[in-house]
Amino acid sequence: MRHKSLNHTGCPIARSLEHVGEWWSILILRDAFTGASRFDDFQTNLGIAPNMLTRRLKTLVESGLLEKRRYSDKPARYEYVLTNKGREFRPVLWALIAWGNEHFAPEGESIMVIDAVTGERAEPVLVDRRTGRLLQAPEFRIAAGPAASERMRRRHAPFNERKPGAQS
Amino acid sequence: MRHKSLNHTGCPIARSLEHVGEWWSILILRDAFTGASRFDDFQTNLGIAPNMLTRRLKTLVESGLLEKRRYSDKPARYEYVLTNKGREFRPVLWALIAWGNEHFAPEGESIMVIDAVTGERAEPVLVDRRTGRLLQAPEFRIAAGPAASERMRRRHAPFNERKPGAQS
DNA sequence: CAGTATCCTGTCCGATACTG
DNA sequence: CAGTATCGGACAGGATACTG
Repeated sequence: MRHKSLNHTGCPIARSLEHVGEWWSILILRDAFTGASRFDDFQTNLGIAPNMLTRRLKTLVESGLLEKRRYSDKPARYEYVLTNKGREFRPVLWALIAWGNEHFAPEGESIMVIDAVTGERAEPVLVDRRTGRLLQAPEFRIAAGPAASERMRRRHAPFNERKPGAQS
Repeated sequence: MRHKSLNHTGCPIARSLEHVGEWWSILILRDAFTGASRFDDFQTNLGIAPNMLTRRLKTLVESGLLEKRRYSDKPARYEYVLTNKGREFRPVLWALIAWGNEHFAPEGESIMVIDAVTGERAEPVLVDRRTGRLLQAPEFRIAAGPAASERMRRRHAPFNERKPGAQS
């Protein structure tokens, strides 16, 4: 959160939010995926105030999601490009698009994921990479992993039955 | 964002963030998925201040992600349960977990998605529901949909070649 | 073009105290 | 148990002016 940053150290969701939790961060990443890389790209695309853009770009660079790269020497100019870590945020973004389109688009879809060759609309769903099975409850659930805290372990039984009504 | 709520009306990501953009919102949803439903559940699990919890629950109910349901009459008691819209947020959450585990878990995974029956670890990936193909660039990309604004349409060609370097 | 420097407002959030 | 009420701090974000 803002100041305290409670020991959410246990949860990968909380930890992810430490890096992309601000509104602009995700929107900046979204733009980076569409090819934006320069300060001005982001600014005119997003309509963000320049000081905020500076701040958000800085935290994204510090988090290792963007890389600040010099692309000109005279004068010194920098661009911000997605790192590997940043690029792998794409599934989250696309899942968010799918969800938003499904539930918050009364007038139809404004942007969507399509096959780059055929142009056919894709319907993003989460599956297990190995088996290809649809990742949904109750077939799958959250469980405490090796590095779980005691508290986490208490909430997500490592592997045994859950209390009824609980759906991970 | 905070006050202005710029006309991000075009983008489903921005629109989604209007509803789950605050830190606590996502964390509350995460807890709701694990079975938390009462005020006290959320409060003790999250360590959130009661007034904030009230506010966040209220906005989540207003957004239609949680439903406030009376479960006792004398005295009046309410619980907060996921709606269908809220439940379908799960893929986003799980994608976020996968990403967080991959990139922000130096000491190993604290929580993870597993097969509820066998206990086997799942590896969440995004695919196209119909074809089962892995949803990644450059095979897939973002495109302007039917309800796209002119601005969106300019940025995401509805369906033709993109400028080189752009990866949706 | 790519930012930096100020100033300001809104509000997220925490802490605490109180109520039926 | 399930909140409401109030206070105060930190900071996200906006607006604007300025610089190499």
